[in-house]
Amino acid sequence: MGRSPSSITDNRLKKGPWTLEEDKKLIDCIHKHGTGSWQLLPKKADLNRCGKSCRLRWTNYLRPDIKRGSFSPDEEQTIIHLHSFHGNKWSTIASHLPGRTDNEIKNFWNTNLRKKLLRSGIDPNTHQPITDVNLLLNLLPTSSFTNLMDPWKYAFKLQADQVTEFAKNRVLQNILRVLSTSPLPIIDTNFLGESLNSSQYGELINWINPLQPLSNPVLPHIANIEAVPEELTTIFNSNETIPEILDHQTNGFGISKSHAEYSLPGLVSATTGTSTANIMDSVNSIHIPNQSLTSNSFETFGYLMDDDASSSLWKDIYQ
DNA sequence: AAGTGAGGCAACCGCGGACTA
DNA sequence: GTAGTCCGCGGTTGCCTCACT
Repeated sequence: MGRSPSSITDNRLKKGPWTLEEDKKLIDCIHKHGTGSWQLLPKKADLNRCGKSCRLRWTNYLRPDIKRGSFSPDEEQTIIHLHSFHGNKWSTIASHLPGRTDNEIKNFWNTNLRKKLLRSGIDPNTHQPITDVNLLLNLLPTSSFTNLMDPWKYAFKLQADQVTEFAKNRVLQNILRVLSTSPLPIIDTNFLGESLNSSQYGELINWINPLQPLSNPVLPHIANIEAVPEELTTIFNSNETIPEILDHQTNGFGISKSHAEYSLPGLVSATTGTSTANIMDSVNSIHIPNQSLTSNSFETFGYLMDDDASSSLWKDIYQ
């Protein structure tokens, strides 16, 4: 029947961080009397706290069986796996991780794992590859959009470290094209700002449409990832050339801005005749550090999208 | 060295279920 | 059947630390 009225109105009770003295009182009391009724515990322990506060302090911090320190890779994987089944049922997930509290797991998810999954192109809610183009665009570094605003300037000022970012963006665009197997995704271009006139916008579209060939093996590499939709895997198991595949799959890439509608043609072939089989051979030449036989899609894709770790790889990919 | 913003984490809030009188 | 109380849970807040400018 809802929350206890006393805990709402009683302003005399202390809130906020616990002192060492309070911790000691709480621990001593629980050692003597056990947890029993949390409502009565503050009186027994001579604490000016509500029972709820005592319970939280004990279960989330003072309990002797709590495991401290950072989460191990195994624990990370377990959390991700369990989250895919149970969603935000933190207490259920915590029950599978001895010594970890629901609060700790929840915080770890929100501050680390969630972002890690997003960076890897995985939707943390569904645990499937992100198909929302707007969301993917939002994941790109802000500087990318700054560069997009002035593609010509950008083209002439490419610095070594920018090449990495450029490569990521280009490949990501290509991924989006391949993934867009159905009705054209509409890109929310509000992020471009109001200053972009139609001429500049046309330039932007031309820039997004690759002038350079897709002559590297990143797409098949991604196709090895188990989380990629079945259609994509099927495509890369075929003997079609990449341009053919993209022409089939993209059939234009709808982008809307104001009242204007733009669409992109399929990727231009510059590696005519390059079959996916050839490309797959090239894939094997890419060395991803620390990739074991047990590496999963998350780790693989995570490596590709990780800013630091994959810098050289992305440069290689684009070159 | 000081200011500032982002990230991490402990603690709080408020809801709903279970239990009881 | 109803109302009061307690407990557990998920969401949110606010403080602290640290990196960056």
